[in-house]
Amino acid sequence: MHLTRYTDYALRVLIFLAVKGDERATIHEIAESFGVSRNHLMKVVQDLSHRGYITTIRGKHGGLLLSRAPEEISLGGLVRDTEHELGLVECLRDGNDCIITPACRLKPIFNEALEAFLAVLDRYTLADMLGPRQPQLARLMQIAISPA
Amino acid sequence: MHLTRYTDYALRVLIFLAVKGDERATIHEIAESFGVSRNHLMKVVQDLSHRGYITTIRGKHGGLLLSRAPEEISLGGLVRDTEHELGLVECLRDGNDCIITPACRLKPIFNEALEAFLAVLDRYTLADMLGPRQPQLARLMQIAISPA
DNA sequence: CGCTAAGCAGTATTTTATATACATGTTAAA
DNA sequence: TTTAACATGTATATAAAATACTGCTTAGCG
Ligand code: SF4
Ligand code: SF4
Repeated sequence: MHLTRYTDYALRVLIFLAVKGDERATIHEIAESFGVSRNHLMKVVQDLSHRGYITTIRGKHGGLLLSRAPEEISLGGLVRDTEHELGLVECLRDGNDCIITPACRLKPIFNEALEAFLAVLDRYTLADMLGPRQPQLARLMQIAISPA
Repeated sequence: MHLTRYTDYALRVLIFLAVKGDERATIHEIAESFGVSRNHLMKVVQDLSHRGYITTIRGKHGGLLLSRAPEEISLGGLVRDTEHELGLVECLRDGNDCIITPACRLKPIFNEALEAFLAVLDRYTLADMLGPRQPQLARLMQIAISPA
């Protein structure tokens, strides 16, 4: 059972932007910092932009900014938004041909478990990712802390 | 976020055996019934056997039997046993090189969510898969109900 | 005793999902 | 009008999972 990197990258972008605060960050910069594919990250960013998590600014000196306060960004919501395929087993996905589907009691149980999983994430926001460790995060991400 | 078919197949095998009750079932028979790979199922079966869920009998007229009562088989335990990779994100798996790992607060949160997920499954057993729908399951699996 | 039907074990291939790369376009500041 | 950024679509590569293949072992039956 894995979350996709796509979802984790979305979280990394949000953490990066939260640490950067008011300053714009570029996709290039974030990709470099984490050592991941710039192109892939660009898709994540577009998704986050379309869903209203971040604001993108084109053109020279463009970049990205959070469009909501970190306290307003729920982890559960983000995972629901970015982890496209939350169907844990075959019968919850397209093209199911498990023969016992009509009588199987597992399906609702897995859904219940998934809800419990997401409910935990719903209790946290992006703000919880920062806290006292924000300076350490900034250092790890090689963000020069702006004198604000 | 997916469970592997491997895990789901393990559940299907256990359900099949539970419905069959005292009668032996062969891997061939189960694979046919679900329309899945006999070879893959064989690996699942061996795993279940090594872990003490089922008893295998070789030779002519051999087959499989549950080695514990359905009430004794916890879904949570089974998923922990068969879903080998429960590391949801990169930093929980081998070969992690996410740079913010030392300061990231997501890791414990994902673990907490995973625990909540499994805790739900821990509340159910194989016996809960049967109940009043057992005859329907038997029909769907094309098990001739033994007059027993 | 030897045939046959079952599970056992290891390896190789195929398929699928995911991630990455590439190519080209658009925007806006300098 | 150049340049640094995001936007979009497609193609390729990688990795995980599922499936297939090959040969072996066990045990009942005649
Ligand atoms: S119906 Fe039951 S056995 Fe079939 S795929 Fe869904 S959960 Fe698995
Ligand atoms: S450390 Fe945080 S960002 Fe990095 S892989 Fe783990 S959860 Fe994701």
